[in-house]
Amino acid sequence: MKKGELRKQEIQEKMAKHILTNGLQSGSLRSLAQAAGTSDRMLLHYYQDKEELMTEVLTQISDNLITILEQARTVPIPFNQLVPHLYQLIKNPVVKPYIQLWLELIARASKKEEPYYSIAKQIGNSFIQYCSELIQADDEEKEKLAPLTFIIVEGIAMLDAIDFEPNINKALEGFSDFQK
Amino acid sequence: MKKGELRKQEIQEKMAKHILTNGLQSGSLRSLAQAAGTSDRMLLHYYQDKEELMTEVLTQISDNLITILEQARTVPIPFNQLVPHLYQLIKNPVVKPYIQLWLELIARASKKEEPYYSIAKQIGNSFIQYCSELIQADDEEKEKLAPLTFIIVEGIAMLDAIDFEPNINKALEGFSDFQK
DNA sequence: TTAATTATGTAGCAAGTGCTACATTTTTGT
DNA sequence: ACAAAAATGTAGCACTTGCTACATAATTAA
Repeated sequence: MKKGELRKQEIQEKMAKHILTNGLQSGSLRSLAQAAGTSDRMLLHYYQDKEELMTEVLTQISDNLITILEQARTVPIPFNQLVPHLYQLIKNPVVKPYIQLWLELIARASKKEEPYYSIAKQIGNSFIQYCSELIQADDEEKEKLAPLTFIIVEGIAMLDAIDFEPNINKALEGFSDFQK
Repeated sequence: MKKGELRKQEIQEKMAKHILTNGLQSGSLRSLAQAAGTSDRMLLHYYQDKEELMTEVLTQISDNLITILEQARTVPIPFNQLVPHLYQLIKNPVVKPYIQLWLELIARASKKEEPYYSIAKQIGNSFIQYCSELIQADDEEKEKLAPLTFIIVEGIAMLDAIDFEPNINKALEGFSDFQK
């Protein structure tokens, strides 16, 4: 039970990296196996089926993202500064692959496809929680501003996906105009 | 050239309906053919390949959406009223399938996958244009508020995909607080 | 009417999918 | 050292994918 668990962890990390780089679409057992230096046969030895595999891999990816976000944490800042700050964050090359994967996850989750739907909900909650911790405001306000932050950042991520940066910048101008 | 063109149009409409209901994932030639009451063989008779087919079908779907939006048009209203109005619109059962498809489109577009990337850009521009026409403001402000509206509505659509309505409503409260 | 064009059917290929059966080697606990 | 358990290899199945070859029937243009 020693060597096996370790090997599984190794393999899982490589699969997570591969999914993060190449997306859910290239997540067939065979290509995952190749990326992890093993065979599809072995993957189904470590995991009961593909759904279990994806659940564990995506959970790990999600945990990795949380770690990254924790490291990039600042002291709580006002809402109007938080949005541009998070925009910078999701443009960061380290974070960007996660956002791209998030878009894929949402697309599948919107059809209630498992395990994607459950995982997406979990990640969504984590991110709202994260926003909440970063906002400088009282609790009642946080409860409104955290989801609002999440919404705006997600919307920005979508525009970014189709290379609409000029529009994003215009929108951010409009956003800060509004704070007056 | 008479009967053929007509039949193609018929088939294309049925395919559009099918894609709208079942998403891009269920867009194999065989399932599209079945939905259209023909064979994959015939689809490749009318279209050079799958990419051409998808381009035409998605363009048609996009045109249909524009028509629906035009019919739901109001007189220009202020920005802070427009967002809730558009939220109601995307919850409309007629519109919702389009939004769901849009999420799928964005996921593929974010990888620059064709023809999805090009079509997504085109639809994105249409929607920003549509927002712009609905905002009651001067031109300079419109240029900022239209993309901002688009961002917020898209963000809301994503939360909606994972059934986060309570969070959406909280966010909208926060949003209207801000207008003061 | 005849010749050319267009429409449609039937079969199949090569590649990819998740997964399984059956075997053998390797590791582990005793 | 030995038996139980875990790891790994090799083949394959049944299915889906986009697409093609080869044929025949229907329509259109002359």
